[in-house]
Amino acid sequence: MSIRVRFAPSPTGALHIGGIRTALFNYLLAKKYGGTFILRIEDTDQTRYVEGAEQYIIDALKWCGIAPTEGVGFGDGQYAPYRQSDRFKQGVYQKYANELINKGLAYYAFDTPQQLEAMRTILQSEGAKNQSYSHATRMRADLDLQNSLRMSPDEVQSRIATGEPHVIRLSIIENQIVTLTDIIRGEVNFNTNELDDKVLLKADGMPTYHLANIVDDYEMKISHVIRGEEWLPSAGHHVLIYRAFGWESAMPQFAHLPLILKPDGKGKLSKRDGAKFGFPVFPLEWNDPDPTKSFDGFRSLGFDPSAVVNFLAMLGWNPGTEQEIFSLDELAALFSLEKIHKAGARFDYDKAKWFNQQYLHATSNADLAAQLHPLSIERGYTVSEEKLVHFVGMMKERVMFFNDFLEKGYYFFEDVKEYDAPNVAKRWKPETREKFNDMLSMLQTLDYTDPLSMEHATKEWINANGLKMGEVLPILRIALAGTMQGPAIFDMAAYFGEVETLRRLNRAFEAFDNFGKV
RNA sequence: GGCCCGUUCAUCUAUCGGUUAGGAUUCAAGAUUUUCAUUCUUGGCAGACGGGUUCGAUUCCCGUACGGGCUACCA
Repeated sequence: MSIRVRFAPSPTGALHIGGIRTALFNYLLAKKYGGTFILRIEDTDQTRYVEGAEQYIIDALKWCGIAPTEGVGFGDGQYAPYRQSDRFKQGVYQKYANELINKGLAYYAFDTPQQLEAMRTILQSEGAKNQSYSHATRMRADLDLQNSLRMSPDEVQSRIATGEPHVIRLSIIENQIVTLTDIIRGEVNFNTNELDDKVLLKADGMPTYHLANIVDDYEMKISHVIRGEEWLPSAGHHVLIYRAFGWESAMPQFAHLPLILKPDGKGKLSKRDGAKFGFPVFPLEWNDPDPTKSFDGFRSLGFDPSAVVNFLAMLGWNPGTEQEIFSLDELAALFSLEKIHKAGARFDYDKAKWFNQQYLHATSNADLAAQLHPLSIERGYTVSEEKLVHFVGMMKERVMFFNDFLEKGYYFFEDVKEYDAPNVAKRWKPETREKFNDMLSMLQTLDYTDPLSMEHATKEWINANGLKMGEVLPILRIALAGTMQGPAIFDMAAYFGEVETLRRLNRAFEAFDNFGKV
């Protein structure tokens, strides 16, 4: 049997990383077995449609390197269209809903929202276990539900003919056990008495998730449904819908993924948690006309997409070895649904950062320099790629994100903006000032292609002049970089060369002299 | 409330009845770097609880507790 999977998000806003992980697991299964991975857009709720969300989903999957083999934005395959609103226009869902009506497995319901509310109020006052539209309630005369089961065929026809708003509900049979075998969780049982008569077709004619999802999975010959655990409670309904259509033998296998939880474990990760906890929960940035609705993504923060994917893959799955760093190909080769964890996994931003650092360190200096070059030009720096390789070599171990290179290392390309005054003040004394002038002339005698010999010579000079390392070296560092942090002093000097190094020292010493005079 | 799912260090996890319960992240200490970071070494930290089954349970079963999800004409 060929593997056919789908990722079926709803374009209601930016896709967060939980969605990305679901897509990733689908991708990995398809990739492992040479199967098909479809992107299907489930835009059946017109009230929640968000402009740009579909494109965001497409861009996010591309950025992560887990592009589907076909689907919206990725080319039409055998079973296109892959957007449910387009399929709706073809009459796909109406046809199947009517089929169930004709089989007597679904019925029309004309109840208004107010009438449904009244029903719930009554049931609540009775102390009923649940207040749902179901086998137990749909026929009750005292509830006066407006469904076709309680009407003559003529009345039903006339109500429909006059355009009275109505839905189609699945008629669920009484007191049966429905069993679903989930790849991750094993057997899950539901008693149909607990299941409500789900709406299949809404009053606006659009299908609900339950109908559209199953119809499409069937028509697209999906072999495995890999989705979030939030769908497990309605999986019983889904089995019943397959059964109603007579498709049970073609029913896909299910794998309900554990949820990604908030860092504090209280609830599933949500879109607002990024702002709340101070870390990204989206792959890509989102620029909203309303700036308060805009946010950063892993991409805009400088994460390597491979690191993000690696991190997400390890949230709820691992191959059982002690290896943690995997390429996408390795993940695909090792992946199996059976090894997915049952329990939800908390989002751990520290671990995400660690993964990113691992990827950054593993990227060659030449590659990093090549990526940095256009950005440095953008900033107005005139620096060759060759020079950037040298720069990257010094800074690589000191940055967490790609974006940090030019942020933390800006002083390699322009003058120091601000000197670390407190640390200068501790060491910049009238009695040493003269010595520093001597040092300047000593520094003109050094070989700037050889940092090690420069260091030796300078240290020798320090000793010969009766100074301490701690009095001199930090001054040099701050003069070159402005800060106490950064690469080795003589590596920086070698990068700058003699002329620029001395220029910086002179400029800095002058500034240091003026520190107290403000 | 009802239904469904879950529960190994603070966090992500390994263990498919017999282990000094392993690794990673975070944290702490030390070494290196007279900066910072990297790297290395060391340390601390776990089977929710109560019953069974068994020669033997983290592992299997039941219960309790706790956590999560669902409970819409949203997905």
